Amino acid sequence: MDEHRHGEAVDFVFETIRQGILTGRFAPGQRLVIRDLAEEIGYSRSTFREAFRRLAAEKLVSLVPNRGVAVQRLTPREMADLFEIRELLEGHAARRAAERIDQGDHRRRFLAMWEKVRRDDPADRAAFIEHNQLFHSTIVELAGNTRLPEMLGQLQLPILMFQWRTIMTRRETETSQAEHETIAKAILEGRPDQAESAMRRHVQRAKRRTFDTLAGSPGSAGNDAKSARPALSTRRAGHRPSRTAR
Amino acid sequence: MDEHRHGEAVDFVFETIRQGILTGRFAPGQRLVIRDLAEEIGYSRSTFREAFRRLAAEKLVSLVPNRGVAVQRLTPREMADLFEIRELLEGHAARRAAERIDQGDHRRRFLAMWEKVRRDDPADRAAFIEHNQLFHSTIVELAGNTRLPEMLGQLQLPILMFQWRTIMTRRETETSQAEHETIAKAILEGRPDQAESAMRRHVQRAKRRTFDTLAGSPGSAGNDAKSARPALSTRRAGHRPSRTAR
DNA sequence: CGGACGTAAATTGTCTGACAATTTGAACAG
DNA sequence: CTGTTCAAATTGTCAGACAATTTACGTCCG
Repeated sequence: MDEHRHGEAVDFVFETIRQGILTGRFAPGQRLVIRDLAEEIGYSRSTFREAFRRLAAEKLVSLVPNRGVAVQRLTPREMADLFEIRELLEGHAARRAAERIDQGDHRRRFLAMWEKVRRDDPADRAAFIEHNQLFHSTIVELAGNTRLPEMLGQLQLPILMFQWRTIMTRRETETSQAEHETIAKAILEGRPDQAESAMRRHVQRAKRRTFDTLAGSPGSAGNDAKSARPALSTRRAGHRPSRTAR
Repeated sequence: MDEHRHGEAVDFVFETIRQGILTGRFAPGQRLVIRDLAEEIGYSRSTFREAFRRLAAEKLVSLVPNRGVAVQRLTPREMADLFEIRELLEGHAARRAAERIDQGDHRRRFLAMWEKVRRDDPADRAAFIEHNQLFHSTIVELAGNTRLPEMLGQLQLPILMFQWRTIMTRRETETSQAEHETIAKAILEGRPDQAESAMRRHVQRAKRRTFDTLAGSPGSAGNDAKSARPALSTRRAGHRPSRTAR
């Protein structure tokens, strides 16, 4: 199952760790010990070091010299900054998508996506997450800028890192759905200004919701002064506990 | 002189290669053979591989499995996309800087920068480049978003990769200087809308100038169809020529 | 002469094991 | 308790080995 072509080991490890972070298997702040991971997953330390260099460049982990690697942990301030940029970029994407809706097969593609997404059961969590992803990525693609998808990818992932535990209430998914409808309408009608401002409001609301959830949860809120530092502690005992349970 | 603390080798190599790319020692499309560079600069292949992983993540080089590393080469389309994002981000930065000019020591810092930059001799090339950098980075810092400086850093560098050969005429530096004045004024007067639109026009002009220069130069323009592919050729002869002349 | 083909060389990608530098944990002393 | 000392764990770097893969080049055939 772990058979890969020559030259793809680093990519496989990169993707494995990345998934581990996004799914919550590795928690923010958790230290990642290379030798143990190499042993567990089955690639050499060199391979892991290369993968970690890339993960660090994409801000998914922090890599401090002589202290190793830990899953990146964001302060509320940094989260707010990420949302600010995301609002800007996605707002722009919505504007461009509206401007270009009648080029090529854009309208067809957008409608195909929208048909899948529009009538969702607000109770079906998994479908909502997947469709939400599809909705946003389609708009970003239709904006026609080659770099926008990658940039937003790098912005959204650390945010999801916090949100994977966020439980949206039914009322919130309904609100979100309604906002999607406003955005979709503006794009299909080719109204850039409306599309941009609707998208910006949508992202602002997501930001507020995230911070509200964060403030209400016990583990993550209120820790600005002290707990921002000790990201690289959490040492294991002497011999060899299971650490992260496979 | 190449003495570094334990744990900084990769960073040193990263910075060395990066400088080599930005100063033009390594040309876009040029292949970088790890074994030779390791021998020449004096670190092991493992160290170089890690450095290249990071360089690839920051889009300064391309890293194709089993074909190695080459300095990143941008199509005109990709350049335009970069300028589009830069316009958006820097425009936003100017807006935020204007909004926040009366917070903390912002006005003092901005004026300190502006005093250095305002009365420049349009003929002094080196001073212009340095001051231009200072002008833009100061505004981005005053915007107060922690991620904005890094993101713009990653956007500007590949652009400079093309511009290092761009020679600005005296008339162009004067125009640029005048635009800086408009932006500075809007920021100091705390007018976000004016600051943003002035900055956007400034970036648009830089984009146009870059493309004009590109179209006029023999080496880089007009090559969309064929020369976009053979980025990884340029093989050296059998034994060992100097390759890139130290 | 030109192109398909095959072989040899060069290069890449990965792994292993070694070692020094550095940090960390814990025992110890005051 | 607080600071010091020491041993263990971990990191960072390196050299060398090897298979996989690409690339260069010479050969053969039309």
